[in-house]
Amino acid sequence: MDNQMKRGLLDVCVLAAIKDQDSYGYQIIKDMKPYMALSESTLYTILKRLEAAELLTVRSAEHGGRLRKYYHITDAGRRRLREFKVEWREIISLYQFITREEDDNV
Amino acid sequence: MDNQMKRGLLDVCVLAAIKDQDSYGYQIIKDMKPYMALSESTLYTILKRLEAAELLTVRSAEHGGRLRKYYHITDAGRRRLREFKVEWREIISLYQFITREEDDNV
DNA sequence: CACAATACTTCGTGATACGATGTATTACGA
DNA sequence: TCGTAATACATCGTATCACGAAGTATTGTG
Repeated sequence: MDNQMKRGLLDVCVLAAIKDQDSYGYQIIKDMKPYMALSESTLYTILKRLEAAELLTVRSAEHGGRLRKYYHITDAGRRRLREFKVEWREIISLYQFITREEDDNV
Repeated sequence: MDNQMKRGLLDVCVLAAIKDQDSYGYQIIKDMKPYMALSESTLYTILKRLEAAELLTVRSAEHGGRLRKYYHITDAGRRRLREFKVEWREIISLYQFITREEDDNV
């Protein structure tokens, strides 16, 4: 997918990836892979941004001797996902503007 | 609309705005306003980018003593619009990932 | 012991949207 | 006629951001 196209979707995507159960970096990347590839550096940037915006919380836990950071969506995070559905309507109207056919096939 | 969300759509939007007839900066902004607000500085940046990518050509013309730059979509520009429709499918699948309901309402 | 996979982190860079500001002309009301 | 808004394009600086590169550390696995 186009680099720019991803921008607005990335944050909500990550929120969506943890909305049903807490998850950690590596797992999130795996889960999102079929829909959108993203690098580790990108993901951790996003996670920090979402944490700063209080859309998720972090909890460190040991798993097999290795440290893992589990990310948990907050109420504000869920609200953000609902807001996205509203924004989506604007995107759709924009899509229709872009793909409208007038004298395209004349 | 969310700033980030617009990113990927902006370029194709501008192409879509001139696809049926040549247009100029001020007019493009007016045409797009109902769908997406964008500032002049943003538009001219985009127009230059699209010109560099040869997705449109520019032609200067005088209109009422004032200089106007008319932008004309190229074949490559139309191709870009068609490509967008394909990319859109990926966006839709991403949208479905984001808004999927699992144990959301439990 | 070497090497891949897991897991997280930091740094630097290039792309980009946009506000602010500037220039120049036309149109129009006071 | 004077000022102001609208039209039209341009430039600069800034903040945001995705990402590649590289690094640290641990757990398997051959």
